[in-house]
Order: sequence, then structure tokens, then C-alpha cells
Amino acid sequence: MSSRSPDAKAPDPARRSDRSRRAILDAALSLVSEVGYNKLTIEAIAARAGVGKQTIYRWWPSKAAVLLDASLALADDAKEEVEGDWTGIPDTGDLAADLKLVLRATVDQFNDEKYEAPMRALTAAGATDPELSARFTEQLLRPQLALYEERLRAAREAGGLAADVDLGLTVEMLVGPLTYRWLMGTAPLTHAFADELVDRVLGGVAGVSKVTEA
Amino acid sequence: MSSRSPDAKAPDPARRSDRSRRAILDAALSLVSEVGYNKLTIEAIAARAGVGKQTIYRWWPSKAAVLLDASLALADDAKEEVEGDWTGIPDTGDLAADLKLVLRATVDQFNDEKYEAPMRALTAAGATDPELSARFTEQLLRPQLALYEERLRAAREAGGLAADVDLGLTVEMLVGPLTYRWLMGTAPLTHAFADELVDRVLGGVAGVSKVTEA
Amino acid sequence: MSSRSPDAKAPDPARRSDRSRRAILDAALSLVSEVGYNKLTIEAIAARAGVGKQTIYRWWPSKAAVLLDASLALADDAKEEVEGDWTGIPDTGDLAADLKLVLRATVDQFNDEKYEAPMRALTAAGATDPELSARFTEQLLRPQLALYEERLRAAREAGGLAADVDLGLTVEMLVGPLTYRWLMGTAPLTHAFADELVDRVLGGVAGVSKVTEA
Amino acid sequence: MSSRSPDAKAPDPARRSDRSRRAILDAALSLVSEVGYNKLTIEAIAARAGVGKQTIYRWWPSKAAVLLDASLALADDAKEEVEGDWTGIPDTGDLAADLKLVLRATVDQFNDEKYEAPMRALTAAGATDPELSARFTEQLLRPQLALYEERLRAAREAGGLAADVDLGLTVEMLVGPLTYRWLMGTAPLTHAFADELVDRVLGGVAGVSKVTEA
DNA sequence: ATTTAAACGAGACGGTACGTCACGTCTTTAG
DNA sequence: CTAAAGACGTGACGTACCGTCTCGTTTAAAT
Repeated sequence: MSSRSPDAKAPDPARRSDRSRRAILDAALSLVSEVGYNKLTIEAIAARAGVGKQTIYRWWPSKAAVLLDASLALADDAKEEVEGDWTGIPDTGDLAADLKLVLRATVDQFNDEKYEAPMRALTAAGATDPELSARFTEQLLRPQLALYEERLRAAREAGGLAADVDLGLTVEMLVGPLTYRWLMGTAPLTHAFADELVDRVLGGVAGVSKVTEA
Repeated sequence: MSSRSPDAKAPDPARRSDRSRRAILDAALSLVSEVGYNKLTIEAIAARAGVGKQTIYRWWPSKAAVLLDASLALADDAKEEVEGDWTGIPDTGDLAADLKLVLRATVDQFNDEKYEAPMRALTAAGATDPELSARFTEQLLRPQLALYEERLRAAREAGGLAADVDLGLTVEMLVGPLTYRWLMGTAPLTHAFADELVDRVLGGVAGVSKVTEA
Repeated sequence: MSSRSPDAKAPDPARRSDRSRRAILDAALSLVSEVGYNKLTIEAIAARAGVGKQTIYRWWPSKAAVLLDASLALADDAKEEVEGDWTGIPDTGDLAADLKLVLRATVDQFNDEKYEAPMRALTAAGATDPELSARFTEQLLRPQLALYEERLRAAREAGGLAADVDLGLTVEMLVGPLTYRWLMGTAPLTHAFADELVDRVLGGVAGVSKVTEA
Repeated sequence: MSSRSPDAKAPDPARRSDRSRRAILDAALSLVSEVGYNKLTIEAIAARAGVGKQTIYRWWPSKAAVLLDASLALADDAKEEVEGDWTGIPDTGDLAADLKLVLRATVDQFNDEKYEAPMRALTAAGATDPELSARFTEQLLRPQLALYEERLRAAREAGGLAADVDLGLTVEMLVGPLTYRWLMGTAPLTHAFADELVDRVLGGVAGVSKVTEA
């Protein structure tokens, strides 16, 4: 199975202009922040990138796909910015503290214009385009979720979590409510919310009584 | 403050044709299921409803707004279909069981084509349109969330939940992961997932025993 | 048989904007003179006319068709400009003189930028588009040829031409070489050429004397 | 003065691939017959010829120029096909008969798909491109017209034509109406038409009374 | 025979225009 | 006298070719 229909003659990636590729991704990111996803047009991206429209259509099937790649590049940049030898969520021994640290960072990212606009765009596009949604989830979300799961697994092995706890579900219990509040705007997205959430999620799954006991 | 700009001559709601209104909402719902939100057009809605385009523009500011009203009508219909005197989530005394019942129904609704298409459409539209998102949340989501909260409050008063538990957070811990999984497609949306989720959420908040109120 | 394919829903001519129609024809004529037929674009016509492209596509199948209508309008205007009650080629009794008069006028027209540009455009378009060519011939050329024929018939009945002369052929012997020279540029297109041509054509067909009717 | 601007580094004709040249001309001829001049593209010619686009742009300035060369080659082929030692229009002593023979052949050529398509293409291109028109006339038309003129000159010297007859005009009186009818489609292009035309043209120019006398 | 420079097939590129679609407004017409 | 029908100006769509510009790869003249 290929990502392209078989009758379409695929362009040669070896001859691709990296200059154009970067310009397109940059233009897409800046434009989506400026005018929003609905008013984002391929023509505007091409114009700002100083590129022919065909160069976009040659390599991406839709403006959402451009944004996905742009977001992936953005995520890579962000990662490198923080540290060169990133190895996941820190493990200080205090699971709750570690999770709060990361979830607060996620809250900050959700509240940061730079990241919010493309994130909303991809969410909107993915909501009605299953194929894009799949790529979005696998390429952007899954790696992040895996980091949470890894940290939780370490905690479980260290005895800080019950042995039979469902790690995947736990991760979604952390990320789900956060995303929900961000998307639906049911209430402000704050650090306090992140902290509370971690406590509540861990409260029901901690091996030794830390939260519920008392 | 009105929902319309003051200089726009507001049409007289009293003279509104209910026949046209219904036809438009029905057309919007059927079309969004058939062709998807991205390919849904005002012109197609007008054509199928046998209505002039102006009749739509007169009463709604966008196709998303039409869909929101259509979804509200659909929700009302669904409610009436179940029972005439609906009073919220059942209270059998067993909180976990009651929540599982309702969350399973929500899972079913998410998996029902009829409801899924407009839901995804509104989510997509709301993700990049704050004003619409607000109306979506307040008019469609909030009432449902309130039902959960009401049931949780009853449980808390009955002693089945700790006195200091944050009800709003709890509701979002139930609805958030469900919505997240539905939207992102991280894993199949099943009854088992709903059950597990309820157990895990209540596990950390139950006043006495682990899950059931004994 | 209609001029449109049967599945295309025809627009309603009664609701057509005459303002737009005129603006389009004017814009087409001025542009074709300015930039030439090859660089004439529908977009430029629409822009100059202050009209949407669709308004052109709604009523004409091609830019050549627009030019044909524009030329027809131009011809009408030219006719009205000369005289309100035009009745064809003058009949002074001197056939050669009358023909020379008209042929000289044709030469002038061929040499007049205003008329030449659309004429060349239509000739070019017609050369490779039979359907357009047919309309061009029937609507623009034929009426003019008929005037020549009419004058020749009068001469024949007056005894100035042999009774068995083929009028259609005679007309083409007058117009053909003129058009040929204009199109191919084999030699300059002058009044002298027109005069000579008339003499030569009539020389072989005159009933009595060589050229003038004595 | 050269046919290329001085700053453009001219390619070396000595190294030119004759194989490619022929393939391009053949492809151009076959394509113009298949799809017509308007839909003829350089890209399609290159593709069918198995040639890079640049190889066409290196040697020709436009698709019309390619067609002109292709037509010249075609004309050469046609000439060689008929006879190796072609020396112009036959001179049997009977001018009218000789002209009719050749004009009938021209009629046949106009009606032959193989020749018609490129001829129409060049006529169309030349109608709006003076430079091409000049080359078209000089290289393709002029040699043919010269043959007529030569034959007429022989007739004049033999006393079959009046001494003061304008040979160039006479040639255009033969070729003009024929071309006009072919181009405008005013009437079918037949052998009878060619015959009549010759008779009428010679009728007015013959030294001894052949047609008009009686 | 080897070098080497140009022509070559291929096709990505920045562009322009195409012809279509839907937008939201405005006008006409038929019930 | 109200709406349906739909023409209008606008602007983006996705496609087709334009003519230019690299890329390796022949290929043929000059070493």
C-alpha cells in the first residue's frame, strides 16, 4: 500500500528543492497563525513562500497535510531547542511531580499562539478527514503519548503504581481532559488544572496510598 | 449585546416559515452525513431544502451555525424519542453502574453515523471558530455535562463520593478521554473502555469502598 | 439542434445584464488591439470589464466567440456611423467605379488597427475551429458578400455584365485576392491594388467594353 | 543580423542530433493532425518525440516555428515523392490546361487531412504573428507562387498573354480565391471551382480572345 | 584511446491562465 | 408582496503548460 494512488506518476524526491520545502512549511505556519485555518489558502502559502502552486500540489495532497508536516518540523525544532539529548519525561522518582511538570508544559503549549493555531487547524482537519487524522495521531500524538507511557511503566516497575494498571488508559486520562478543555473551552486551561488532574488520576492507581488514604 | 450587528436590519422572527426552517435543518443533516462537512455547501442545502439561498443567509451566519441548530434539533428529537419526561441520568444508587450506562450510550452515539457526522462537523468548525465553539459548548455540551454533574452531586450528598471532590473535573475526566479517543482514533471506542474509565475515575474519588457503594 | 450541449443548464437570457455584456465586448476589443490575440486572456477581459470570469463563461464558449460578438457589434456601430439607411453598395451606373469605392474602403479597414486586430484574431481562431469559422463566415462575412453580389446582379440585369457570369465566383475573385494579400503579406495592400483588381476581374466578364461601361 | 539575439549563446548546429530533429518534426505533424493546433503543446511534442523539452526550445522559438519547419520538410518530401527532377509547372503550350492541372492538385492538397492541419495551423499562427507570417510566406508560399509566375511569364513571352499583364496580380487572382474559399468555407472546394477560376482569370488577360470574344 | 565539452532525456521549478465551484449579495419573476 | 430562482462580482480551487533551470548520461569532436 502506498500513500499515493498508483496511476499518479510520483515525483522524484531526490530532486526536491529543500529550499522550497522549508519556505512552504514556514509560510504555512506563519499564515495559519495570522489568518486562521479557514482563511488559509494554498495560493497564499505559495505566494508567501515564493513558490509555484504546483510545487505544493506536487508534494502534498491538501493544505492540512502541509500543516501536519509543518507541525512535525515545528515539534522537532522545539525538541532540539530544549535539549540535544532528550530522553523523555524526567524521572526524579516522584511520578506526580514529573507528570505535573510535563502537563504544565503542555498547558503552556496549548496557550501559546505559535503552537495553538496549527494544533487547532490539524484538529479541525482531522475531525472530518480520517486519513489525515490517522497521520496526525501516529506521527504527532503517538510519540508524545509513548513518552508518558514509558514514564508510567518505569513507575510501575518501581512499585509506585499497581501492577495491573492499564497504562494506555492512564495516559488518556491525563491527556484527554486537558485536550477536551482546550478544545471545548469549558473552563480555563491552567497549571492548577494540570496539577489537580494528575493528583486525581494517580489517586486511583497509586500502589501505596498517597492521595486517597488519609 | 445581540448576536447580530445593530445596523443589520433584523428579519422578523414572527414571520419565519417553520416549514423552510425544518427543511433546511433536515437537508443540512442528511447532506453532512452523505458528503461530509468539507464538501457541504450552502447551495446544496438550499437546493435540497427547496429553498432560496437567501432564506438561509437571512437566518444563519454560516453553514456551521446551521449545523449547530440542526444538531440541537436532533438532540431534542433523540431525547423525546427515549422518553417524554426525561429527568437526567438515572439514579439507582449504584453510581458506577449508572455512569457506565450513560457512557456506553455516549459511545454508541459516537459510533452512530447519524450523530457522528454532524458532531465531527461541529467539532471541526468549533476548533477554529471561537464564537461557534462557545455556542456549541454552551448549547449542546453544557446541558449534558450538567446532567453528569447533577448525578455526581447526588452521589456526593449520599456519601458515595468524598465531600471535597471537584465535580466539574470529575465530569471532564469521564467525558474527556472518551472524546479524545473518538476524535484522535488512538484506539477503538468500546463499552469496555467506558466501563474501565468509570472504574478508574471513581476508584480515586470514592469515599469508602473502591467502586460500588456497597 | 441547439448551440449548447443538452445537459448544460442554460442560463436565462432574460435576466442577462446588458451592462456587463457591453463592458465585456468593449474590453475584448480594446485588449485585442493592445496585446494581440495570443496574449488576450479571459481573465484580462473580465478584469477590464469589471466582471466576474463566470459571467463570460456563462454566455460565451471561448474568447474567440466573445471577439466574434464584439466584432459584430463593432460592424453594426460602424454601419450606423456611416448612415442610418444604408442599403448596400452604391449604384451610380458605373460598376467598376462603385466596386473600387467599396474595395478601397475595405483596404482602408484592413489597414485600420481598430478593425485589423479583431479581424486577424477571428481569422486565426476560425482557421482551426470549424464551428467558429462557420459563425464567422455566416454572420460577419456573408452579409458583406451579399452586398457585392447584389450590386453585381444589378449590373448584370442592366446589361453591364454577361448574362451567364457566376456572381458568387466573381465576388470571391474580388475579395479573395485582397484577403490573401492582407493575410499573407505578399505585397502592400493599397488602393492601386484594389483598382487594378477590379479592372482585371471585370475585364474578363464585361459584356461590352473592357472596363467602363462607356 | 541573426535570427537569435546576440547575447544568447547559440548552440552548435554541427552537434545537433538529426535523430531528435526528425522525431520532433514528425511528432509535431502527427499531433497537429490528431488534436488540432490549439491543443498542440510543446510538452506533448517532446513526449511523443522522446525528447527533452529543452531540445525543442534550443532550436525553435515557438511551436509555430516547429510546425513551419515540419511543413517545409513535408513539402520537400511531397516534392520528391512526385518526381526527382521537378522543374515547376508543366508547359504543354496550353496555359489554361496547365494551370487547371496544378490548381486541381492544390485543391486536393487543401482537402487532404495530412496537409490541411499544419496548413491551417500555420495560417492561424501567422495571422497574429507577423514575424512567423513573413517566414511562412517567404519560405513556403513564395516558392510556389514563383512557379506560377514563371509559367505565366513563359506564356506571356510566347504571346499567349498580353504583354502588359501584371503577373504577380494574376497569380494572386488564382491563388487568392482558392485560399479564401478554403479558409472561410464559403463554398466547397472542388476541381470545377479551380477550372472555372482559371477560365475567368485568363479570360480577362488572354492576348487572343478566348473567353470574352464571342 | 582518452578526454572533455556540448547536446541530450528527464523533470522540478516559479509562473500564468485555465475553466469550475461556491461564496454572499442583489435583482427579477412567479405564485 | 413574499420567497424561489438565479445572475452577479469575487476569489480560491486544482490542472495544464509555459519557458527556465539543473541534473546525470550519451555522444562526438579534440586531444
